[in-house]
Amino acid sequence: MSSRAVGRPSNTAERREEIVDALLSVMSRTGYEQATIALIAREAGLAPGLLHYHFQTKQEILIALVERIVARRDRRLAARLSAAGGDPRDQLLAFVDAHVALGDDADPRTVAAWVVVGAEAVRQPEVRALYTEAIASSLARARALVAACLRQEGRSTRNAGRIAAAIVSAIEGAFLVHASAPGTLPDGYAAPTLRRMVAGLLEREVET
Amino acid sequence: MSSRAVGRPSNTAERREEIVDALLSVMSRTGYEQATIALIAREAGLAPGLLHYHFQTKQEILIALVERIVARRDRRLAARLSAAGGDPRDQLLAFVDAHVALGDDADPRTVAAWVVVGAEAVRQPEVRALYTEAIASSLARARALVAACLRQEGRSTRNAGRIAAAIVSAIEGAFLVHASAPGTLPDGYAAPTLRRMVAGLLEREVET
Amino acid sequence: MSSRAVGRPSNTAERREEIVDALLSVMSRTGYEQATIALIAREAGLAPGLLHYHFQTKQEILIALVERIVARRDRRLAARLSAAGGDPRDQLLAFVDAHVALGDDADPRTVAAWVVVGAEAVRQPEVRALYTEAIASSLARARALVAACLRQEGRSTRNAGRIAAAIVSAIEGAFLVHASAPGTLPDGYAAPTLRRMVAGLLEREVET
Amino acid sequence: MSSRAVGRPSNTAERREEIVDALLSVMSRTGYEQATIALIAREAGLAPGLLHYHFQTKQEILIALVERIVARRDRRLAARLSAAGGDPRDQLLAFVDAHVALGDDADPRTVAAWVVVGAEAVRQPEVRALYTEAIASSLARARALVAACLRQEGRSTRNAGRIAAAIVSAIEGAFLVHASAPGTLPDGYAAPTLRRMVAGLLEREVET
DNA sequence: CATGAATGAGAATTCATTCAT
DNA sequence: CATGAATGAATTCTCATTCAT
Repeated sequence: MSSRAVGRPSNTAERREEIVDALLSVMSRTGYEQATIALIAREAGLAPGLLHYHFQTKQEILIALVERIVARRDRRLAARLSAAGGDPRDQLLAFVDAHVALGDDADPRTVAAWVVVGAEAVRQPEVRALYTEAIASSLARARALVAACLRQEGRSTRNAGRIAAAIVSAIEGAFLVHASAPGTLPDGYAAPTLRRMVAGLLEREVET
Repeated sequence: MSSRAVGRPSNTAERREEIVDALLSVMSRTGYEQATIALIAREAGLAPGLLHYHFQTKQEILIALVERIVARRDRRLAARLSAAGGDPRDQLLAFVDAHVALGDDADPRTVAAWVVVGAEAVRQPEVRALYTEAIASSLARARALVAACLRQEGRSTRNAGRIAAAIVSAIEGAFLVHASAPGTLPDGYAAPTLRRMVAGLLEREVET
Repeated sequence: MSSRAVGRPSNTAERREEIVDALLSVMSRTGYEQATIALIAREAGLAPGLLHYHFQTKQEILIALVERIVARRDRRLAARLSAAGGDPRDQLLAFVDAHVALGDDADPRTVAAWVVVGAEAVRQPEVRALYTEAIASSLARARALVAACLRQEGRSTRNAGRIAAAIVSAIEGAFLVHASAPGTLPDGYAAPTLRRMVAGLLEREVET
Repeated sequence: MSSRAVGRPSNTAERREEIVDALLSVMSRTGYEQATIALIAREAGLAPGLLHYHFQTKQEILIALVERIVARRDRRLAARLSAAGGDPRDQLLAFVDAHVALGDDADPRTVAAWVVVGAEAVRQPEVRALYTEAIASSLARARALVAACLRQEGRSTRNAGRIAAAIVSAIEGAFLVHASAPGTLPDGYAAPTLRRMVAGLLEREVET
């Protein structure tokens, strides 16, 4: 494909990955603004100028990072869902597990970075668009799974959206608290409790 | 007592409030870093230098803001709890309502600012300390209320901590999603759904 | 003299002294630039605004301080000279003693402040004028005393100026080293050694 | 060895020298505080931001300047001592000459800057450490040379320290007066008079 | 592709001075 | 006289971005 006669084979793809990964690391410690090009470059073991060869702007690196986090989450989710079998309830629990796998490939750096991304979404429209899309996607997926559960039990799906919102809120909230108020959540809290929460939300109507 | 030397009366208290309020406004739009002293001053209608007369550093304004948000939350919570009567279940629902009163005195500015504070907690130890304390306080309070509910029903309080964690996570997560992915959560989602979530979490044990 | 009918008796004189003294203290710790009006005011126990009631500018306080240091030095010198009796050699030694009385009213603060004044003289013409006048006065006085010694011994006064310059240089240099490189000069160095230096300088011609 | 990635060759060493030299020039006119980054940059013909690329802080430039002045003084001293031959008295006179060579490579800028450094030593611990080390080094060297002279004459070296202190004080004091009260010292004062002073200090004991 | 110097537009912060009370 | 808030210019330092090599 490349018209390059001989020359050096392009290493742009890997370089971009390295740079995005360096931003992830630095950002999880310093936030986005304080993640300077110089710091990111040092973290990646590259010269500062090189970052602007591979990315036009610093924001572009952030965008790439957000896309990568989302893509990995989607990939992980797909894997778990396909492994969970056909039962709707199991599928929903797989959804939860895929998100709260804090010790899996979603390392602490990513959790902290994700929280920082959330704050950047407050002010950067481009980031907000991606973030919103990611949340909306999660919500839609959760809603479908919740609806399937309800249908299976012959119940109305009227509340599926709200229940999905509760689930996604709790997941995102757990990330936030984990990163911003470390040590406050009980150990091993996430998976079992969220699972129970899901179960509870699916119980028969409660007078509210 | 020192009747000599009256001089100019101090207005520091009000000025500080004005400045903190200006930070709240600006920060909810621009994040913390982009909330420059110049912008905050303009928002407050003050000269930039004056901000550093009333606060040593910009971070000090942020600290004051966090303290104010927390204090107001505590005050609102106390009011609702005392109005809720003695039934444990009602108390717990009052706890939820006090937090998700997004349209009440917890305006959208505050919600967005709180999310930004969470991200700053990732990197600023002083902010993290306050944020962590606030979350820990909420968790402790929720745990006590959950435990009371469980005891009333003659059940074990073993899971009170985890249930409280789910409740607080969902509340904080709702704030986050509300501010960072606006429009994704169903309208009027918060109160009724979280109430249902609470009810669900308190249901009899589910195999997890 | 005052046309003031009753009112408060003016305390300007004392206030000015207090302010000048506060500058002395602060400056000996922080240098001139870092001796802010706020710091000086705090040191004096006064409100910042009051300093500009008693002095037009900050530099004016510095000028007053320099004048005070010089005046006190002159007063001390006069006292010692008149106490020294009529012998020229004794007079010259009294001159040295009056300057190096580091433990007397020339406290460490004053020594450090004097060094700072010297550096300010490099850039502030007004200060330089005063500083130069003070040094020139010392040199002239020293020269006269040296000349008297030489004449008494029936020797030429041709070198009186150079000898005086050596004496004054050594005195000022001792201040400088004392303040800027504390601990390097031998204890109790000043008086006896400078006395010996004077004696040496007055010895019969040495081939140089 | 890493033959790959040549890139732009570093010119940091020369740039740093230029910047240090610019500080020397500006500081000798304006003092340290008024030697702003902008002024230094203009003097060096560089963009202000570049100074902070090559030095972390303004103080770091000052430190580099002090080190350079001291290093040059040491080099000049070594050269003169080795040229002076083995006679102790000649060595001591070479010591004096090396310091007071005000017209040689120790230009007026350096003399004024050195006085300003002395004042900064009053308040900046890092500067004080370097300044003190420089003075202590001079004192130690002078003491050794004085002691050699005394021993040669079969006399006690008991007063070597004090005599050295007088010599160093007079030298530093001459710099101070030269820069801060220009025109007061007799022309051509330094070398011959200090030489005579040394001679005088080495004379046989005088009752003090 | 890669390096690292260079730029310049802000950023927070400081501070002498003014002035309303 | 005294107080302390207010101003605004100046200062150091930061940092994304550009570009010569």
